[in-house]
This record gives sequence, structure tokens and C-alpha cells, in this order.
Amino acid sequence: MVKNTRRTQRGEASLSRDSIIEQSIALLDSSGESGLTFRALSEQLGTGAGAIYWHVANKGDLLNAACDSIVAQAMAAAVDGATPKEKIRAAGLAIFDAIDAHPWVGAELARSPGKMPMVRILEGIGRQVGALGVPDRALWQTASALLHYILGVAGQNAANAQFAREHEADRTDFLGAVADDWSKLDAVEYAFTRSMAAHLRDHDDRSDFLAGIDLILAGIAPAL
Amino acid sequence: MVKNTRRTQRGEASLSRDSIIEQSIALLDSSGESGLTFRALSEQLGTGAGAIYWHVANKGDLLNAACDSIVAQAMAAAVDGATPKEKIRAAGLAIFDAIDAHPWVGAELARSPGKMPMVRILEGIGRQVGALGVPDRALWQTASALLHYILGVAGQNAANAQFAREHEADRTDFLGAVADDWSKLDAVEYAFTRSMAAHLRDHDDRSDFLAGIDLILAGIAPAL
DNA sequence: ACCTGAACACCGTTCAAGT
DNA sequence: ACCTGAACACCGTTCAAGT
Repeated sequence: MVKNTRRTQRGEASLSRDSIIEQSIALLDSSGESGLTFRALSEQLGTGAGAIYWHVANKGDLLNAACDSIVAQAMAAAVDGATPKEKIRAAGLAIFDAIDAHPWVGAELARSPGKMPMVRILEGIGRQVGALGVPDRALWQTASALLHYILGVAGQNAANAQFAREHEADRTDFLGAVADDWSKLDAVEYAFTRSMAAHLRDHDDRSDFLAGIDLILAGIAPAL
Repeated sequence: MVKNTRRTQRGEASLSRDSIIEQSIALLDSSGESGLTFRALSEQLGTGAGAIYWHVANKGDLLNAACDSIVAQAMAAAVDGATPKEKIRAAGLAIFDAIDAHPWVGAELARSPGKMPMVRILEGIGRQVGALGVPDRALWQTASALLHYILGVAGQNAANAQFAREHEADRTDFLGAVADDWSKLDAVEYAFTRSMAAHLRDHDDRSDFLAGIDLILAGIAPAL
């Protein structure tokens, strides 16, 4: 009763799946993946921990729903672009930016193959790959190559952000530290990585991401 | 004393970082990621849980070391191939197969950006990208596109295997279930994904993976 | 230097009991 | 139908105490 009153006073609707997901996103954004616990969540919502289980199957379901909410928004916003290529780039950038803003989305995306958030991306990419003129027999392999590349970048960005948070450093500090490690590697055994240390320090994730998309798109062209 | 005797009788050396990592790999392979706990591990090793912390910083360190052990072996074995392209394909396949055999490696790889196991893959790929004739200014973007694609596939394969294990189904059952879900999607909103359901059911992960590598390699060629 | 194992501070999840 | 909150069965990690 007291709790319910407090909830009403705050202007929140009674406990619902949507309000749970909304609060989960807030918690994930502010405290990272380790910040989402049923205890913290129920406290924010002014309920008991067990109540959440009436609306949500388990923590995996919750994370997936939170992830899907972000991905759905991002994909819906990414309709700009005149040509199929531009639309693919726009879709890629939309999810890149979404993960930049919500790093935990990248980690969750990697955990839920074939499920809804991933399907949204696949659909957006796949349509445009078809529009590009890629023949039916090559559609799957082409779309899934793009998808896997995007998921790969998503996962790394998520891990970078997660690592930076744990060590309370920002992204630049973190990449600087990695670059330092790389420049200390054995000069002959790790010649390539060593020579990339400088690049790592001042590269632009976003334009590198786009360059990768373009590389794959360039690989499609000759086959058409 | 008793424990030490038992250890000696089993022919094991006294507790060491290597033996801890070895047993961790065994546990991860047989029981998945949730199977690796300090309690299970210390029982297998005939020690107390706390003893492990003398040799290993924490669970993250342990997982990373186990992952690195597998990746190092895989990359060392993948030296075959006459041309740079063949060497890139060989390296890719080596880690694909390693993750097929040890799915948890795919998940861990996604979690440790810039660290040793990832660096091994980057080094192997990057050298060959250089040998391909890619100019210095494009080396980073090209190598990292290939790397991210590989990590993306690695992550998805790991998640597929993990999901199949949790539901005690095999990979085929799992993909069949996903294909069923896809074929029930809305016909207009998810036209592309829906049409891919059949492909999903009988595709070959390994050859799809290789097709993606070839697509990226094909995208490099025009720029040379 | 290395190991023991109890203790601490958490988790996700369940479930009898309430309304 | 929905919620409560104590209880259960775990975790990773620490640390005084041992050898």
C-alpha cells in the first residue's frame, strides 16, 4: 500500500513490462551491466524483487527486451539515404551510435543470435543488399557478412566502454593504455601490431567502422 | 598434506598457473562458461578456492589466459597457405575451428579488446594484409575490418553454442528453432528475414564464414 | 612463499502468503 | 491477477591463520 502510493505520487503507472524495461535501460546506462540487478531494479520501481518476475521471464529476457527497445528505435530512425549503399551505411551508423550511447547493447547483441534485436538489423541490411542487385543465391552470405561485421564492431565497442568504466577512465585513456601495451610488444614477433600502436591512439572508431562497411560493399560490386 | 599427497598420486605437479589454466579449459569445454567456478576448479585441483588467487589475479584473468592458450595454439597451427590471401583464409579458419571446438573462446574474445588473444589474431591477419600490397595508410582499417568480421562471427557462434547447451539441443535443433521463429515473422515487415529462414536451416557456417572473408578480400583488390 | 577454508557481500530465482 | 519479501542455492573474493 505504502509502496503503491509512492508509485502513484511519482506519477508512475502501476508496475508494467514497459516501465520495468524503461527503468532497466536507465540503470544500465547509468551504472553499466553490473548495475542491473533485480534488487536495484525493484528498489527503483518501489516493489519487491519477486514482483518483476510476473512481467519478465528472467534476467536474460529483461536484457534482451531492453536491448531490443534501443535497437528498434535506432533502426527506425535510420531511414535516410537515397541509394541502397547509403541506406546500408545509415543503418550501420545508426546502430554504431546507439551502441556508443548504450554500450551494454553491444554486449547483449552478441548474446542473442537469431532473436529480435539482431533480426531488426538483419532485415534492414538484407533489404538493401537485395536492392543493390545481389542475386538471390548470394543474398544470405552477403547480408550475413555485413551483419557479422557490424556485430563484431558492436562487441568490441561495448567491451572497450565496459573496460573503461571499470577502470574509471574514458575511452581515450583506455586506448592510450592499450597503445602503450602494443608498443612494448616484441619487435619481430609482433611487428605489425606494434606498428599500429600510433594509429590506435588517434584513430576515429566511427570512420573506421564506415571504412569497413565500404570495404565489404566494394567486395560486392565486382560480382554484380 | 592429504590434499598434496592426492595431487602427487595423480601425477600432477604442485599447483601452478599452467595447471590451473589447463583445468579451467577442461571445465569450460565440458560444462560451458557457467561450469568454471572457483569452487569447481579448486575441487578438481585438490586445493582450496583461495589458493588459486595466488597464481591468478581474478576470474577475468583466468578466462583470458585460458582463451589465449587456445588462440595461441590455433594461430600457430595456421601457417599453411602459399599466398597472402590463402594465409588469411587459413588464419580465419583456424580460429573459426578453435571456437567451434571451444565456444567459450568466442565469448571471451569479444570481452578482451586489445589484449593478448586478440592481438595474436590481429598480428596474423595484419601481416598478410601488408603482404597483399595494401598501402600503409590503409593497413589499419583493412586489418581491423577483417578482425572485426572474424570477431563478429566468433561471438555469434559462441552464443549459438551456449544457447544450444542451455537448452540441451544440438546446433541443428537450435538453428531449426530459429528458422521456425523467422518463418512466423510478419510477411511484409520482415520480408527479408522470413525469406532467409530456409537458408538458415541448412546453411554451412564454415563456408559462409569463408565467403565473408572472400568478400572483404574482394573489396581490397580494386583499391590496389 | 604458498596454501587453507571459513566468512563476507553479493547474486538470480522461487514461493508461500497476502491483497 | 498481481504483489510481497524472506529464503535458497549459489557466486567471486578476501584474509587471518597455518606450513
